[in-house]
Amino acid sequence: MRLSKRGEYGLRAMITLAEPAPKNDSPAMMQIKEISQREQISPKFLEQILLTLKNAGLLHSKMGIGGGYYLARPASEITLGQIFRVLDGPVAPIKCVSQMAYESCGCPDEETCGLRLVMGDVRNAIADILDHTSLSDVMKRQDRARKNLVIK
Amino acid sequence: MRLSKRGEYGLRAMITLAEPAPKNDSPAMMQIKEISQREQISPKFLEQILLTLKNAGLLHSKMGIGGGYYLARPASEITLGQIFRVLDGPVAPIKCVSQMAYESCGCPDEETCGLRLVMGDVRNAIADILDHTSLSDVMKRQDRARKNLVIK
DNA sequence: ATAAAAGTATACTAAAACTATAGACTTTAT
DNA sequence: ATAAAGTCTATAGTTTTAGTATACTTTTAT
Repeated sequence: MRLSKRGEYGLRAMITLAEPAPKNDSPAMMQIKEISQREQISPKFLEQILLTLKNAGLLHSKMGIGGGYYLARPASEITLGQIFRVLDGPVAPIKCVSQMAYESCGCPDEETCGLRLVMGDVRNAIADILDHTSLSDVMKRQDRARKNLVIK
Repeated sequence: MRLSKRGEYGLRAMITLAEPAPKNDSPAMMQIKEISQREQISPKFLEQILLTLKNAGLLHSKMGIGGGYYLARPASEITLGQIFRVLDGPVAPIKCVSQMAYESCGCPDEETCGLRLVMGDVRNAIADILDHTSLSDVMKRQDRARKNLVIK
């Protein structure tokens, strides 16, 4: 059940972009180079990923000197599920339970196929988390985790 | 988050083997050929998969005429999680949240990494389902689904 | 106007993983 | 002895992944 590097890097980049700029509170505009250094990602590979995310409408960009990428919508309106699906495709472990990209898996009777019933649960469990976690939820969890560390 | 063919076929085969033989109620001993025909799987590929499952201790086999494979333990004591891990490896979407095969994912601080926190939830959700669903649970769900169809 | 910064777009490649096939060997019931 | 079954290992073909390379285009500071 592995997340691809493409998916991992894309999620990391989006989370990085959701972190407010140090001075003002608006979401940061950042350059590929900056993100790639911070997250240790090959800049050219990251470029592709950000472009894909841009074409999917999750990022906007500004060209030229002083340009960069920034979130297309507020962090609270972008979910990890949206990002994941753009980069790694459907969430479902098996095609016959996919909402996005259903395809028969060839079992004699889908309605009573035990594997399908269980994998449907798995799909729903994953989608529940990913579709109900926005980038701003991730920010909140990070903050909470940081505070816990301080208290300890 | 795709299940590999190897994993899919292995799970299907185990579910098939958990179905009680038509006459008596003990778990069936079945031959590769029989399973491969019923589930439409290349017999040679299935052979490898069953062998892997056997070496992992989930199946036993009998060689020679009248031989075949059968479950190593009662269906209630074999979970889908066990089968999955043998064939497809760890359940975790990202190495740094794996219980089986932990490895650092290289983020500066794992304790406060937002991606890691969320993916930990995903891992737990998947593992919860797979580790708490035994082959006999699958049988029960199939039966229930069949009854529902009849009622309709 | 122009040069430099930055994004856009495709094509390509090396390596790994996945799916499947082949063939020689071992065991067992009859 | 032999045929039916599983065992084991190698390998071939395909697909996916991760990353590079290259050649644009757009924007903006000067």
